[in-house]
Amino acid sequence: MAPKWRELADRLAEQIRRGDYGPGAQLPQIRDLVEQGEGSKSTVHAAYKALEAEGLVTSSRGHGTVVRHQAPLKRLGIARYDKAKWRDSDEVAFIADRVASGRAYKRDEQTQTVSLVPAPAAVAEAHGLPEGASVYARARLVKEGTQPTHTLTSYYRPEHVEGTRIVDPAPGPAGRGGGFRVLYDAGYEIDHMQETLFARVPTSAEIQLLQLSAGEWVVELHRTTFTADGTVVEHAIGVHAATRFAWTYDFDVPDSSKSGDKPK
Amino acid sequence: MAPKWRELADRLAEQIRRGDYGPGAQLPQIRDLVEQGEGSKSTVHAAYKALEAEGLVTSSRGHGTVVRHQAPLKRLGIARYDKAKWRDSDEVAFIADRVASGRAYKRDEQTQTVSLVPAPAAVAEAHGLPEGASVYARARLVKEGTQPTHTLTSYYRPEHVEGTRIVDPAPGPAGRGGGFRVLYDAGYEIDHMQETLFARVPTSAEIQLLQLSAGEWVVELHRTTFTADGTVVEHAIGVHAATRFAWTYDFDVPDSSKSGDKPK
DNA sequence: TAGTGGTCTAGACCACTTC
DNA sequence: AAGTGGTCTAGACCACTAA
Repeated sequence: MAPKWRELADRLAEQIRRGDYGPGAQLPQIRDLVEQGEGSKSTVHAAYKALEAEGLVTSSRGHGTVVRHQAPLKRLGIARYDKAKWRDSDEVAFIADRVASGRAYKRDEQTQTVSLVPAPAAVAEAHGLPEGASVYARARLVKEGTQPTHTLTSYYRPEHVEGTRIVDPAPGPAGRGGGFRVLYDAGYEIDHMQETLFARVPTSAEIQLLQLSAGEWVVELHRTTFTADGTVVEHAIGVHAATRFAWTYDFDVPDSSKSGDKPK
Repeated sequence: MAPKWRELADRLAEQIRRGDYGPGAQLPQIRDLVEQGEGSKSTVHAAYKALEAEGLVTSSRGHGTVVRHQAPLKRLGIARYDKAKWRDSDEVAFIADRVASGRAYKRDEQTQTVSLVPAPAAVAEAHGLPEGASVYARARLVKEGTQPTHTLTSYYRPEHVEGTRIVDPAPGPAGRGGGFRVLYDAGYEIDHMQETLFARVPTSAEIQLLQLSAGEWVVELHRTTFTADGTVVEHAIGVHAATRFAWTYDFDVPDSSKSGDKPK
C-alpha cells in the first residue's frame, strides 16, 4: 500500500490536473488538512513537498502553497543560429527565439559579465588547450520577464577576441548581431556546431540563480562552434531549468558506406 | 542558516565525493547517527532522502544505504543510425552502441512486445493521422545487464508494416538489421530524422520499470523518421533514466539567406 | 500581530531482508 | 529473531509575509 502522504499527494495532483485548482490557485493550508484528518502536520507536509518536487506547486512561508503556472515548453531548434539573423540584421540568437515565439523583447532580459578565467576541463578539451589556460568567459543570465530561464557562458580563445566588442566592458548583449557577428567581423565565420545535452541535479547556487523549485533538475548544454576549417572559436555551456525547454534537431541518416566521411 | 538535515547531507555528500565512501560502501546507519547526536531519526532520514534524490546513494529496507556506482554517461550520437550498420550487416542501433563502447552484447538485453493500439496525440500528429487511429506499437525495454536503462516504443502506420517481420510475434529484436532494415526491405528507405528531447518527472510506472531512485528524472526523446520524399515511417518515443545518458548532435549553421531551404 | 510553511524531536510502529 | 530503512504522530518552535 502506498504511504499516506503519497496518496494525499496523488489525490491533490489529480485535482490540479482536472482543473479544480487552476494556475495561481491556493491549495488548502497544511493545518486545515490536519484538522480534516488527512494526517499529522509532517504527513501533509510530505505530500506538499512531493507536489513541489513534481513541479506542480510552489510553497513559500507566509504566502501558502499555490499551483504553478505551467509555461509551455520553449522549443529550441537549430534555426535559432540562422546566419541571416545575426549576420544580416542585428538580431542575436536569443532574441530571434523570442521573436519567433511572439514574445516581447526587452533589452534588460540579459545581463552579462566578461572576464579572463582559467579554462575548466571541458572547455580546455574543446579548445585543445591545456587545462587552466586563460580564456575569455562571457557569462549571461537570460530572463523572460523577471523569471530567469537559463545561464549561458561562452568561452573564447584570447587571440580570437582580443580587441573586439566581446571583451569590451559595455553592458548588454555583445552589441549588434551578438557574439557570432563579432567573430564574423574578426574574420572567423562560424560554420558548424556540436551540441551535447544531459540532465543533472542543480548546484545550490543554480537553485538560487534560476529560482528552481525543490527537486527540479537542470539540463546542461555544451555547444562547440567551429569555422569551416575546423577551428574551434567558441565553447559555450548553458544551464537550463529542465521544465522549461525542449530541444529539437533535424539531421540526415548517416551512411558511412557512401563517400567515407561526409564533408562537414 | 541551512537546515540541520541539509548540512548533514552536504557533509556526507562531500565525503562521498572525496572517496571516504567508495561505490558500494555502506553509509552509517540512521540509528547510529542519531546516537552520535546528528539529530532525531526524522532529521537524519531527511538527509539520507536528499542524498538519494541527488543520485548519490540508494537506500533499501533491510539492507542499508549504499553509495551508488556512478556509471559513466552513455553518449548517444547520430552515428548510431548509420545505414551501414543496419542495412549492410545485421547490427541494430542499440547493439552498435554497445559494440562501439566495448560492452558485451547479450540477446536478452532487449525485450519487445508488438500490438495494435490507438495512436497517442504526439504519435498521431507526427504521422498526420487523426488521434486514436490504429497504429502498430513496438515497445522495447532495453537493459544493460540486469539494469534497465530506457524504454523505446516505435509507432508505425499499419500499411507500412503489415506482413513484415515487425508485426511477427517472434521474440527478440525485430530480426536481422532491426526495424529500419524491415522498412528498407518493404521499400521504405529512411532518409532523415527529427529528434526532440525534454526532461520531466517520471510516472510511478516508470520508476518501477526503470528502477529509478527517488527524485530521479527522465528524459523523453521523440524521434520522427522520414523517407526521402518526406513520408513519416516511424515515430518513436523513448524514456531514459536521466542520469545515464548524454546526447550529441552535429549540424551545420543554417543560412536561410542562401538557397532558401536546404535540400533535405 | 496573525497566519503561513519549515524544522525538529521522541517515540511508536511497520515493511523488508538476512540469519 | 534481529536489524535495516520508512511512516506516522503530537507538539514545540522557527522564519517569513502581510496587514
